[in-house]
This record gives sequence, C-alpha cells and structure tokens, in this order.
Amino acid sequence: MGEVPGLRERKKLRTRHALIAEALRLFLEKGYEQTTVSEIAMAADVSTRTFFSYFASKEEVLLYNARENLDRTLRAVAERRSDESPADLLARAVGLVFTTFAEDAEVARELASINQLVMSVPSLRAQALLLLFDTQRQLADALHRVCPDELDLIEASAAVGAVIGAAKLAGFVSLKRGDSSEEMVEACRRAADIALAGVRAVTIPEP
Amino acid sequence: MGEVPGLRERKKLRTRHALIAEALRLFLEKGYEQTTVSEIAMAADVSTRTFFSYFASKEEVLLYNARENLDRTLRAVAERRSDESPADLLARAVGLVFTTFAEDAEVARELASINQLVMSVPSLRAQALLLLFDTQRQLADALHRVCPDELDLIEASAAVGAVIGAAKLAGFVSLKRGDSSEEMVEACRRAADIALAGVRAVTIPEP
DNA sequence: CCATAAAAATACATGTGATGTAAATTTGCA
DNA sequence: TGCAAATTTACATCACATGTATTTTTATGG
Repeated sequence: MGEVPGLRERKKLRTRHALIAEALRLFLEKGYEQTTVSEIAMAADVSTRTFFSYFASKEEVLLYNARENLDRTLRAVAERRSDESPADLLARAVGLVFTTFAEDAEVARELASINQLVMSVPSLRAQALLLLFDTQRQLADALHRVCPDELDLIEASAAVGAVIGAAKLAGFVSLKRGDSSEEMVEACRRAADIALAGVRAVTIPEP
Repeated sequence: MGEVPGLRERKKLRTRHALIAEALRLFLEKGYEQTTVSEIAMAADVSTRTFFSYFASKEEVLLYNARENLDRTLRAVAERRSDESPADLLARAVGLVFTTFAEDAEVARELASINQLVMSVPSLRAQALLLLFDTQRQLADALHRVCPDELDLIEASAAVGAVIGAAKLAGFVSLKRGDSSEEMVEACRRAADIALAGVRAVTIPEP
C-alpha cells in the first residue's frame, strides 16, 4: 500500500492544477463567458482536447475543489460519535465547511473570489447548486443509515435539506448585500441553527 | 384596460404552446439529449432560430410553466393576512404549490412526467435548481418586507431556505425510492413541517 | 540500456446549442 | 389599400463538447 505517486500521477496533478489556476486567472481577468476553453488550455500549455480529459465541462474547472470539500462533510456524517444526537452530528458536519475559511487567510481569499465568481454567473451557479443538491442526497442517506432509530429517510432528508438550504440562502443573501466573509459565515451559522431547532424538536418529541 | 389579446398575441401563445408540447412529446419519445432543437422547431412548424426567440435555451422549454407557478407563490407571500404568523404565512404560500396537483388529475399526470424528466437529466435538474434558488431569494426578500418586526433579512432567508430546502430534498428522495405522487406530496409536507418548527421557535422566543 | 506495452496528449473531424445580422413575411392600423 | 411595426426566416458564425485515430510520453521487463 505504500504507493509513491510516480511521475505520471505527479504530472497529471500539475497539469490539473495549472488548468484550474489559469482558468481562474482568466475568468477574473476578462470574465467567464469571454474566456474560451481554448484560451485556458493554451495558457496551461495543453491542447484543447486535453482540457476535456481533465474536466467534463468548462464549469467543472471551478467546482473541482468544492467537490472534495463536500466529500469531507460526507465522511464526517458517517462517523457518528457515541454521545451525539442527530442534530449535533449534522451541526458538526456542516460546521466543517466553514473551518476551511478560518484555517488559512490566503486560501480563504481565493475561495471567496471563486465563490463570488460562481455566484455571479448563472451557468456556474446552476452547476454549483446541482453539485450541492446531489451531495445532499448522499448526506441524507448517510444520516439515515447512522441514525436509523431516530430518523426515517424522509426525516433525514428534511433535516439535511433544511439545514443546508437555510445556510445556503442566508449565506448568499448576506454576500449579496455586501457583508464580509466573516459576516457571511455568521449568517450561515445563525441560519443553520434555526433549521436545527426544527430537527431537534422532531428527534426529541416530548420530555 | 379592456385588452383583447389580438391575433398577434394569440398566434404567439399558440406557437409557444406548440413548441412546449412538441418538445415534451419528443423528449419522452426519444430522450432529452437525443432530441435537437431543430427537431422541436420542425415539429412545431417554425424555424430553428424562432425557437430561441421564445426560449433562451433548450432547458427553458420545460421550465417555462414552472416559472409561472413560482410567481404565484411569490404573490401569496406578499399578501399577509392580519392574524398570520410568519411561519403560517410561509406554510400557506408553500402549500399552494401542491394544490395544483390536487386540482386536475390530467394536469397532475403531465406535471409528474415533466418532473420526472427534469429530475433525471442533470442539465435540466441544474436549471430547475437555479430557477428555484433565484425564486427563494425573492421569497426571502418578500417575507422580510412583510414581517420586518419578526424577521430580519437573514432570518427570513433562513426560514425560506429551510422550508423549501427540506421539502425539495424530501420530495426528491421520496420519488427516487418509488413513492407515488401522493406519498411524495405527503413527504414534502412532513419535511416542511419539520423546518417550520425551527422557524416558529425563533419567531416566538419565550412565553 | 533498449524493447515493448500502457497511458496520455494531440490533431482532426463532427455535431449541437446559441447568437448576430439582414432580408422577407405577417400583422395592425390609418 | 398602403404604410409601419412586429415577427419570422435564412444565413453566417462561434464556442462547447465528443469520437477517432495518431503520436508522444511513461512504465516495466529483459
């Protein structure tokens, strides 16, 4: 199992990273629609056809990293702690997303610019929403599997949909009205708490 | 104000309806991706270019009617009743969507087939999610404007996002596991109620 | 170190969605 | 009927995306 990546893998990684970096640079420089895939490929020193062997579409180039972050959330749900209620588990998993913002200021700035770009371009926004929605399906499934006695599949779906739906819209609205990244994160937390209150009311019916 | 549609308007309406009908027929007959815009236009007896003067994209042809339904929800929020709490208002507005299913069985079947088609094709799903998300922004804004004392903009966004997010995911999961339309609607109601419990907890802090 | 196989990048061809432009047609109204 | 405006059309064009065959690069075994 002690695998050394190998030249082939390392080169692929570098190419992928170069494509992402050049794409972001060009998008910010001259706009998303105004940038062609051909230009991105040219900037990263590969052929246009090669671009599509790394990314299925022009949108995915910006969503590639987001996909990995969401997978982290998915894994977090699978590892339920012994003393954790379903609501607490969900709160912890969703909270993980925001830790990335607090970790590194440099990365946070890049994430913020990507976020702003994605949210301002309809086709990118649509793809991001699709990715998030499909992840929610998996999250609901995982939550139900981990808490089969407390939540049936529909209740788990309601819980996941409510918490992420609330945080998503609140965060977006917060950014749209000109809030800072910190204020946006705080808005997401407040929104998630509101939704979680509903989840708690269901899982703990009556004392 | 006593406007008679006029031949020009009536003809446009008929053309639009024909395009939607032929598109749905072809999509169900041979699949969404396998159907070209040219074929749809041909079936509706117009040129390919004319299709794009009625719809901005191939996806929009199936989402055109959904847009109108969502506008109805938006108008419902604006008309708050005197004795209505924010949660009740939201519940009533969201509940409106399901009344369409109960009204006419024939229309309900067509809506169900459109729904299934949209949910099974990624690009359609993405556009539907985009439409729903952008509507939520307006809904949150309207809700905040109608209940400025009970909900700030972030809380209103959380409420709208939670309720619609919960119903959306629960309904989708319900359909995916093979439930009937009635069971799907019931799942949406249950999910919305869970989310609404959180909203109520916020708007009525402590007795 | 070379030969061979596997993997990746490339060139090339093609189809479809989408848009701009200008000409032709249809409709509304005096 | 005749004119003006709205609508449709044909034509050209571009970008995204995919299939196929060829070339280049990397890995591995003798």
